[in-house]
Amino acid sequence: MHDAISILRNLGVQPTPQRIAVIDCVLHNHSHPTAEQLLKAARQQCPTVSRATVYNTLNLLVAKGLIRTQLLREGVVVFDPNLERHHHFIDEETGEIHDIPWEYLGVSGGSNLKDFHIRDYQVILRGRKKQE
Amino acid sequence: MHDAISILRNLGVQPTPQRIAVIDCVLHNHSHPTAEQLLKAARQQCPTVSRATVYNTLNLLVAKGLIRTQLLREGVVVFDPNLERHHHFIDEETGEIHDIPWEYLGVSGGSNLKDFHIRDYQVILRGRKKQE
DNA sequence: GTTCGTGCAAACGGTTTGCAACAAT
DNA sequence: ATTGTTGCAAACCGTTTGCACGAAC
Repeated sequence: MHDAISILRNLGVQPTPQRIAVIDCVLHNHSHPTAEQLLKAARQQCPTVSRATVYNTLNLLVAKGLIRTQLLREGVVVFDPNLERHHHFIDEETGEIHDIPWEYLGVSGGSNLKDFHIRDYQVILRGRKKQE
Repeated sequence: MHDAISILRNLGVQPTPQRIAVIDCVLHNHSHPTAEQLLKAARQQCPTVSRATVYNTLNLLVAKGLIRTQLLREGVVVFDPNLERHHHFIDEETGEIHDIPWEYLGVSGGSNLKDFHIRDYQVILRGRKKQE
């Protein structure tokens, strides 16, 4: 049910090697990759993938709600296979983006926003990741 | 000290009509405009402004810390003259972006993020603005 | 043989850069 | 004369679209 072939069948499109490669890459990549990075990764698995197919497949997955795009880098769309609510930390030196579990942070004060109907929210943190 | 001419003198560049128009427009615009919107607005005041001058002037202001860019819309840079810490609400129907005062929201749980040195953060809310 | 999917290349929109003309000193 | 600034056009980058070829049914 979770493998690329089943996913593609469920979407009603043919499980071609190109699409399987794109799906394998994006579903297991939690580093918030760009389309270009996913093209490069997918070509390791299936060298004949074209840019158009990468974009088509990613946009299909987004439209069907299997992945999300996130506003985390200027001028590029980054893709996120993590559908659970979570926050993000952006390392200002490396540009790396880390998921922060939802329970780690609490946001209060929504009652101050009577004029707004809030459907969703997230915290975006910036700074440096400490070396461990 | 706050007028466009003084600002440009302080930046060490000549206060040309084109730059004055761009600065007037961006400093008084709290609707998170794009460069294209600012070009249009600046041309009302100085019809001979070119796109290049808009981008040059905006980038100069960003480099000097007089305005900021924000990651709030896909594929476009939006500019924000509000240098105080604040949060943002994005109306998912209209695309309008509203500033939320810093004190309206509280974020707790930073102690859960021992691996990160947090320099800044903000909450991004999404939903619909209620008609008043 | 009709449909679906592909890779390629061209087009597109936002941004940056190169450059020749021009204004300021 | 030298320097700084301009508008225009071309280049650029990420993304989308058009299209003819090829594979699947």
